[in-house]
Amino acid sequence: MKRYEKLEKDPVARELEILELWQRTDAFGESLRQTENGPRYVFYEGPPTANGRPHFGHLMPRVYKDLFPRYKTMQGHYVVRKGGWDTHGLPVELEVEKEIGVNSKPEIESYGVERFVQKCKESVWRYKAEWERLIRRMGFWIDLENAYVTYTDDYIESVWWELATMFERGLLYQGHKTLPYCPRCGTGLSSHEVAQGYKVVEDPSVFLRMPIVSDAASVYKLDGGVRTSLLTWTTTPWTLPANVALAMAANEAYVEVEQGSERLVLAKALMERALVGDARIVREMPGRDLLGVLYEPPYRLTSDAAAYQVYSAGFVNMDDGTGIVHIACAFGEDDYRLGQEEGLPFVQPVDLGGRFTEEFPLCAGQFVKDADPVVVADLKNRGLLYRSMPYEHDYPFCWRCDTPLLYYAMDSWYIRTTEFKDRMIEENEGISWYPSHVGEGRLGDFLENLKDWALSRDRYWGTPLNLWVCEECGTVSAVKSRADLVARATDPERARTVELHRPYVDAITLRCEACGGVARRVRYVIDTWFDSGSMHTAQWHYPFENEDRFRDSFPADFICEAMEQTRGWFYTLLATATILHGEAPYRNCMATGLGLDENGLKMSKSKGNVLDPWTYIDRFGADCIRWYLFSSSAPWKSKRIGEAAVQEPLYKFLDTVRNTYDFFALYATIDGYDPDVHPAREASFSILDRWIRSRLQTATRDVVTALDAYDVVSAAAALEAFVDDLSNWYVRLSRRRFWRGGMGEDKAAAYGTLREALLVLSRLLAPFVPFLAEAVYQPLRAGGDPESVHLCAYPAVDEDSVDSALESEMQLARSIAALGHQARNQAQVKVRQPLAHVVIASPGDVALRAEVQELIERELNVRRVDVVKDLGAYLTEAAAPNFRSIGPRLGASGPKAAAWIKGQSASALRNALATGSVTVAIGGETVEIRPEDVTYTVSLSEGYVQAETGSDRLLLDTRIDEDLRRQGLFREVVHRIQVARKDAGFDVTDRIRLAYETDDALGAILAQHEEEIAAEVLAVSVKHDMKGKHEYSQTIELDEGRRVAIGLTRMQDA
RNA sequence: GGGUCUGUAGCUCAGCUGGUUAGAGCGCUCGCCUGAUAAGCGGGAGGUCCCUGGUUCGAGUCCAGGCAGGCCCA
Repeated sequence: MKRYEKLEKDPVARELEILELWQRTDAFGESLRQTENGPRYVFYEGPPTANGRPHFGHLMPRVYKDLFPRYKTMQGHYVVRKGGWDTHGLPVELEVEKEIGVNSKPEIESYGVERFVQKCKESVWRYKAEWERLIRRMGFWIDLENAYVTYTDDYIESVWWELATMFERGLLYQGHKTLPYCPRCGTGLSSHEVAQGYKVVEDPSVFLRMPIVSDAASVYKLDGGVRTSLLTWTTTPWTLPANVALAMAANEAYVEVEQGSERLVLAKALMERALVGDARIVREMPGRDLLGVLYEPPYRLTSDAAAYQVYSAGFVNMDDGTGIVHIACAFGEDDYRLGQEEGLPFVQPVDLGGRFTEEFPLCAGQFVKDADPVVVADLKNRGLLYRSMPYEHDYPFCWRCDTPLLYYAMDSWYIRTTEFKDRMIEENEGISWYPSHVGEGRLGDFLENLKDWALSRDRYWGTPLNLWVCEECGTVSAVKSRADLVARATDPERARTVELHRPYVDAITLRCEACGGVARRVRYVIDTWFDSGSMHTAQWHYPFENEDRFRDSFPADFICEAMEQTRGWFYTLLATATILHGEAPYRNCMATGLGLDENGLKMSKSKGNVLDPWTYIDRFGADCIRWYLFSSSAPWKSKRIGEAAVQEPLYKFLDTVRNTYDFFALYATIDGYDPDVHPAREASFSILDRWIRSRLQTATRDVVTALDAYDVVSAAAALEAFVDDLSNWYVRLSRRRFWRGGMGEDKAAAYGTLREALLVLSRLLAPFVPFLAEAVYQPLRAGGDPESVHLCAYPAVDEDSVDSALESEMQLARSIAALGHQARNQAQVKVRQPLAHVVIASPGDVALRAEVQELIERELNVRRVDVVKDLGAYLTEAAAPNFRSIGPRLGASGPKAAAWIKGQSASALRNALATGSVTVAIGGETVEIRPEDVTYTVSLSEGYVQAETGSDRLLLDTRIDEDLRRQGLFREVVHRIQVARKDAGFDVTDRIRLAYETDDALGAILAQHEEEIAAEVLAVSVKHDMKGKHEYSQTIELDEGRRVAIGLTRMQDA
């Protein structure tokens, strides 16, 4: 005989068992093997860095990254899920710096680059085990054994191939990148680091004169023979020696003002704030008129003809200063770009230590910030200083050593991504984004303002930039593979085995193909984002091997990561693929929101509010967290991670599924139910069976439709609705079918239906909550079924089995039941008390078939249900006099008329007055009754109460006659005995001996129903006195002071 | 400063192309039901739908301008 065990109640224990099952049977591996010949569905793993501990936020994209591959696998697709690890980059270096106690490049050099790099390599695996444990425990099926690792020589070789390809196509070039630079540490800082170190400081703010020396090339002409200067402004006086130009806004209004013996030019909008004392406006002109004006700079460090004149620039604003911006290409990003566009000279009188060089003798050797007062004093002496004052603003400092950062134009290699801007925009339009605004807005906007990609980093731990420069002739060439390196190396043997990292690869020199000289590698490594952005190609070590695998898995059908990857991984994948393969590397891209703490703040290390995922996994289980994330709100919405919220799905949804199964298991075991021995016959399906079978189809349709549109919340909502229907309607109303003895046709139909519903449900749930789905599936599966629910086919809708008429009838029945309970509640009549009659008025054309009406009768415990279009028959309309109208007109006759109106039947009177007034004789008087003299009130017929919602109304007949009263009493007693059984701790199936004693009247009623009572409470014998011993006894108090003493004794097992 | 999202009950969120009295879940409270359930059902309390204008017969919904918060980028 088949036994169905109840499921383990503790979700954590249950999930651990399932994990073991999967491991034992290699379920994941099997799911791949069995789909190997199916159509591909390509997924790319965005690689995490394992040098940090995983936190709750990391789970958010991962649940979707698991859901869709599982779903597609069950639909027969072959979904390769190669894991990946991102391993290079500055964050890793910083961790190691902290560990070994250094914090600058010179210190790293003296520590030894080789030792340092080895430390980095170890560091990236620090939390690998943690990550793997988490991924496995959450039921995320991904191939970690064959994960790609960005630091391997194979991966680097593929990246080299990409870079060399770009180089050969002329897409790599050398330029300057302006970045916040720490002169003490000798390194540029990432924006993330800069953000940590802003402080409010006071700097000198100076306004100074740049005398105009020539108007030959401009529309503007000098006038009056007075000294005329352009007024400019800066908060970094030390950059003035590097001045090479001034920039103005072409379309803004500028004025020339006279003040004392001189004239000054500045923006009209800033006049008030910039000038001191009275000034007379001489003339006004747009900025464009001044373009080409030559001026005398404070320090003339170049003789370049392009220098020291006025240019137009879009970044000039009217917020502060004078609207005339001092340009030093070496010390500002905008400045540098303008310099590139206009061909300005690059004046750089400051060394990498932040000290002035001999190029600027006044301050040579001095740290730039210390030079500020020297420069200001010098300008003052020479009469160039118009005004100087302290200025408070935010300025970045090095977060490590507190040195003020300098914006410094550093040598850098770039990828000419701007050349592919239009292609990328076009490709982006072909990608389906979830949500759409990430693609259209966030990334779209970024692409519109695309800049070239600054690729190189002057660091140690990263993919080395594969460019070698000849020491003799300066020829630059790119190495495109290990073989290429060996072929061109001066020491081929060494090149064959050298690790492709600094410092090892730096030692490899090449023979210059142009001149035969010695070529050395540039010192840079590349931006780590290029590593991960290359995974579409490098994960397969393409083009050196796996050509077929690469072709089969490009582009991806689906990727998903956190929102902040938009300009990170989402962009770098798009950029590299568009350049190299001419196509976007993914078709559907989902961005997830942030994990917030209970106060709605972003989780971050610095705030100390990061949540360890294990705190919830170990209490509520993986499925609970998964379902919480799927069902609570759209993927891209930020989620507050609070205990109550995360826990909710456990009892609300998952336990409902478990209990529905447990219900089945309880009775199926009692009855020895076996689907093979007790097949369900379609002809025996009850209305409930047919209904839930139809719901199974519509739920499947809803889930599949939603998932195909990547709409996870709707899919989850459809499943929740189905589980509610199954548990709280199908099972609830079907309970009596399972209680009956034996195994009749109807019972077999009920078992068959419930079993099938649970099996289909387990498959529907499998991608969402893989553990619970498996737990439900395992005990139910038949001999020929797959070993795991995850090896089953995902349900497909069978439209022919949908009975929408029945579904909407049942919908109505459920709302009628709700109304009925409401009416009973209002009338204070318990459901246990049978009532005679309920009337429903529904404007819809839904006619309830007899079987559905029966369900309602049972649910509401009424003898008869009537569905009518019009409730008229149950309403009493009464006519009432309207004294406002009668009083003034009839005076003393009023009361008589009123009495007469009250005496009339409302409908007769309404008919009589339909065409106008009537004249009647009342006690010898003739009185005119007008329509407005009568008001009509509608009231329910005696004994009825009403409940309504929206368009439906329900009337409940609350009159209880003697027969109903007896029925109610009997049911009450049965109920009390059942409660007593439970209190006594008896098992559901225990047979008992029942004894009771009560007054004569009640005794007579009970005697009448004795057989029913015995059947209901599983009594094999009934005694009418309390003599003898009872295992459990109690006195029941009923209404009106009636009492029944009962005694229960269990029968020994036969 | 630019882009973008969000603002609805104590909390978490629904409210489709504008259409009666703004909903659900959790929590609170009163009652019911219970031979599966940590469940279910019903009643109640709880809302200036962030603010201000505008369009419209009608605005939580559309438009404009603010305010607040978040994120990405400067």
